[in-house]
Amino acid sequence: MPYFINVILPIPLEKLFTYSISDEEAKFIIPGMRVAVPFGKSKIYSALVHEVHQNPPTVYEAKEIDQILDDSPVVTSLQLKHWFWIAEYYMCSIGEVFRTAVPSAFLLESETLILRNTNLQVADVDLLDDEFLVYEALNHQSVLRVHEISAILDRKNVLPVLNRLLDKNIILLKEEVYEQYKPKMVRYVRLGKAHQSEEKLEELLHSLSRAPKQSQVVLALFQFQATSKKPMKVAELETMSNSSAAVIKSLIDKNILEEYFIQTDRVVYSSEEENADLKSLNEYQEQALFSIQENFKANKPTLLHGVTSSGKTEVYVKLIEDCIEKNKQALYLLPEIALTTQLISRLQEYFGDKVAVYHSKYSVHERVEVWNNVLESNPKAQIVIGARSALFMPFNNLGLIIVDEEHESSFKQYDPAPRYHARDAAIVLGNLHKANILLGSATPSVESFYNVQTNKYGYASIERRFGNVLMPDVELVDIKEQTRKKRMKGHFSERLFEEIAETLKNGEQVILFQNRRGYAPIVECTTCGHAPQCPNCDVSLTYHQHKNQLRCHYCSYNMALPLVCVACGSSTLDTKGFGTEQVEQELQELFPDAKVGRMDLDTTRGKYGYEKIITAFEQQELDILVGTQMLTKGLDFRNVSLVGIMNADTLLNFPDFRAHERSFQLLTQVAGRAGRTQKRGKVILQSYNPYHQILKQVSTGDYVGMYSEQLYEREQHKYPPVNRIIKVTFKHKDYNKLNEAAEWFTKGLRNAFGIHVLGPEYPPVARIRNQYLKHVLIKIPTGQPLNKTKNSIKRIEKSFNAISQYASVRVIYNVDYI
DNA sequence: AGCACGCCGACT
DNA sequence: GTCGGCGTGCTC
Repeated sequence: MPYFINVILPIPLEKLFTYSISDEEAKFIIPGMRVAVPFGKSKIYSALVHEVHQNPPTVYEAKEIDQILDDSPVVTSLQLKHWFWIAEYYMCSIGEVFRTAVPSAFLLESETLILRNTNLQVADVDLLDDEFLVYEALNHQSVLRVHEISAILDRKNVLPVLNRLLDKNIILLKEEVYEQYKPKMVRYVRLGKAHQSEEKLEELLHSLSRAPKQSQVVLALFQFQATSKKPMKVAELETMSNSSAAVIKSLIDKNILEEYFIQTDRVVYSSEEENADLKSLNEYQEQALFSIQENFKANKPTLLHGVTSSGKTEVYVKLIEDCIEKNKQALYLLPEIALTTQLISRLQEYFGDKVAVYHSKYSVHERVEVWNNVLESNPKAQIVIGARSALFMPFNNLGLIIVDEEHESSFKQYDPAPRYHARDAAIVLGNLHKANILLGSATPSVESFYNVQTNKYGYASIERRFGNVLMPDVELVDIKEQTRKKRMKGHFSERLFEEIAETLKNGEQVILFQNRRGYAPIVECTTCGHAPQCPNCDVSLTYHQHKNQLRCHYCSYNMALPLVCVACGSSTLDTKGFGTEQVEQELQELFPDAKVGRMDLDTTRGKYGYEKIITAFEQQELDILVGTQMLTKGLDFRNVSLVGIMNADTLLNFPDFRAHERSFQLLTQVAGRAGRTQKRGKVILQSYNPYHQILKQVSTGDYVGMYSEQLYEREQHKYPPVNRIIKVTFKHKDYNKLNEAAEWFTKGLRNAFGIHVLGPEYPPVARIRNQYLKHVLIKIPTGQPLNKTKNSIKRIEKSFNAISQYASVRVIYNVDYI
């Protein structure tokens, strides 16, 4: 009986695919291993084995696999279970989950190589011009790649040419498969066997008397080996003996030195002070810890609600400590943006090299190493800190999951599928492992607090800041009135200006928050009212002063700032609104002596961009830091006593049912950056509408008030947490086709769900990268089975796709849309 | 998702 | 006349 495997391919297809394998292979292959398989006419993919069986497919002949890629499974069965849950719940294919879950180095790529057929002699006359060019190139270079041929012929589609050459037997094609991951090898040297004793060394040095550089190297190496058993890196020897690579190479060539390689970890931690003692918890932290542990005993996910700067991290550390004492793995999830060296180094102080970090700024190679360490339950990765994707690690013994800053919307993946919420997926993962789950936040999401109220989650709180530091004093400033009275200096009210001046005088630092980057979001001609728009998206271009550019924040389109209005030619261009760049500039004018830094997407690009700015601010090289919401997460600056919020209104006026909740969270978090040491911090909150309920709740720290009010609203309008929502997005470049298709689909949804369907509606930005968008929102009452609902939606989609005009309209599901 | 095949406009 | 645009359908 022949053997077959069902595999998961990293592509957005619902189905698993079946390949045939030999008996030998069948003995070896276990689910969770990767195999390379041919797919379609010319592609090779890495696929993940899901099942080995003996049921031959009936309607097609299974292809054979290309090769087996692993000696043992790289994915556990528990992981697969979790991934299937994600695919089902978030309405995407298992292949899409596979693709995002594993380090990209696990997914190999294949590339077509073009070789010359050496068995054949051709007369050049047989060839067309472009065929001849390729033939000529192959005479110089034996192997060519498709893109190289594109370059030679200066056109995109080279396949016809290649096919003709193939027919004429002039070229051969070969599929090259390569694994992206290669272990890092470090080159070491030792003295050759023949030269290791002291007498032999004398002889050797004598023979090298006319090569002083070389004998210097030998001597240095000999001295090192006499005192240390450690191997010697070539690079180290070079610096130590003050010589060059060439000198060492000639010694190796002469067999005086022997080179060898050792596989090395890419990820190394420089732990200066290991295992620092845990600060003892204060009574409030102790109490919180106690109630968390009580809830864990009852197997309840627990919400830790601790005000900003209350010392939640110490409680986490205590729980992690308990977890690793039981020899179990711990996972600590954070929003991407909060993964600063600040927190990581704090945890490394406590746990040394047991801590592994996993997030997108790590290279593909580093990620593979962390993955393997987790898979092997290596103590080096017993604690994993990471952004949402760390959830996909191959844990086999997970004891604790912490989701810090639980309310953060960046835990929900927005763009490529799977559009999963890491907090919710973490709870499912925790249940699979029977692990304890702790959600932490100073401003819990309405969802999580609702789950506490309905007794699904346990609850613990810390209401005092660490060291009994007072909560900052929040002062609301009415900038409408100030503008009327002409008391504003640019975008600074008198109060904010005074406070900044006072703070700087005291040698303390200031944080200013403006949730918009660039200089101004709109450039407008005051003569004709024309504002330059993005050619690809339905948005105005944002003015970035420092490059004197207009940029689109959706598609990165950019152009130089025109000198005159492109519509009417007059030179009366003016800006509307303001972003961080403008705040920075005004500050320079108002406080010429202060050093001002800016932190937003534009200044934190690159692997260390973020760290650089934070370190500069920490070490007080900067007096004032201006930034977007990046400032809010997990940063701890000792010397900041003033926080200014330039304008709270843009947040509050966001057209979304979560706008108020989000404003409360963001403003509270920013305010929390003020006064983290003994002195009480000050927050100046500027707004056109200072009597807004949310702003009042921020200023008094009234979380429960905010929660009850928001819950009431959500109950009235049937939004989460009392209902579930699925957002369906339609996307197409043809405006009319999109409208028709969206209407058709929505009609189907209305038939099934009646009044619980909203839309279709254009989003605020109705076209992005030349694709028009339309949204439909489906509200699903609690109690209505989710599976049935999703199946109905899928059924509607099926008949939708059967209509050929609509098939090209992309349908995107976002379950629990945030 | 890729990537082939297949059918119509604007250029060598 | 071809080249190449993209619309459509399939991949074990």
